Amino acid sequence: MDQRQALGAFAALSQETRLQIVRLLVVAGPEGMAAGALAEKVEVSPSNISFHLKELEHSGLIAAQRQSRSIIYTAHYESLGGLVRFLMEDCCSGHPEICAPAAEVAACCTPKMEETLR
Amino acid sequence: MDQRQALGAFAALSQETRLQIVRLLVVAGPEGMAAGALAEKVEVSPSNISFHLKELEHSGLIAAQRQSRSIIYTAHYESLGGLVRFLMEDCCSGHPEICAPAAEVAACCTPKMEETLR
DNA sequence: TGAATGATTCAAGGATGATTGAAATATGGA
DNA sequence: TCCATATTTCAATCATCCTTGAATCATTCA
Repeated sequence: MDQRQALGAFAALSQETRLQIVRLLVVAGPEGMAAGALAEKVEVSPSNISFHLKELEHSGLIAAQRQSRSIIYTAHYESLGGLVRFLMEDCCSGHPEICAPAAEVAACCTPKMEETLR
Repeated sequence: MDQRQALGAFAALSQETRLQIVRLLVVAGPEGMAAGALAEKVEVSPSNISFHLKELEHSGLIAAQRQSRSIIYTAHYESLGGLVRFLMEDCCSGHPEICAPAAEVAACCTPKMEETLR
């Protein structure tokens, strides 16, 4: 993830509806969610969710694939991980004060680290 | 860092000039940089840098303090760390696929983790 | 006080982003 | 083929953000 992509990702996540969409898709996992289901959850019009989904897709944070009549959207884990990495490494130069809290979170969710730290 | 603050932080970082400012201030450390020095580095007008600095200050990512004639800006490490944490924990629900790359970065910059992982 | 320096504020503009509803596209089933 | 479903596209409007230059404020020093 380079600076250009990071700028686009930050812009994409700076809008409430879009942030909600990403959170829902991360929780939904690899199966993803259909545009209509997202629209219902987020409580916006089909037209509106389509606009924001296209915006997110263009930023690379989510991906789309047609499945019968529905279009299924999934979170693009690599990009999200890349954004976290960019923020810690490229933007913040790996400053311990900034990355320390991230290490705590990482320790709680990555199995390998649980072993070494607990 | 709650969602409202995160949205503001993402918006603040989605602009090239502002992202550059944050990067410069993180590298500058606790001593920070004066508005004029930042304007020179980033190559924008005093008026323009002032606009973006105010935007960043309002988002909580940087702080300002007058020192004689200059106004010194510093990166607010807590907020930046909070943003990384929000992205990993609140937004991405601690998904290993997303947090794993962050763990690598964290391992490289936090002294305690270097011992346990190398 | 008066001049110089460093920075902010203000107003005007142009550009970009968000929302809305109507129309269009694509798929699946009767 | 015809209809219903799922979603996107389009055009118009409104709001927000970015940029620019001139004017203003705060500080230091002669």
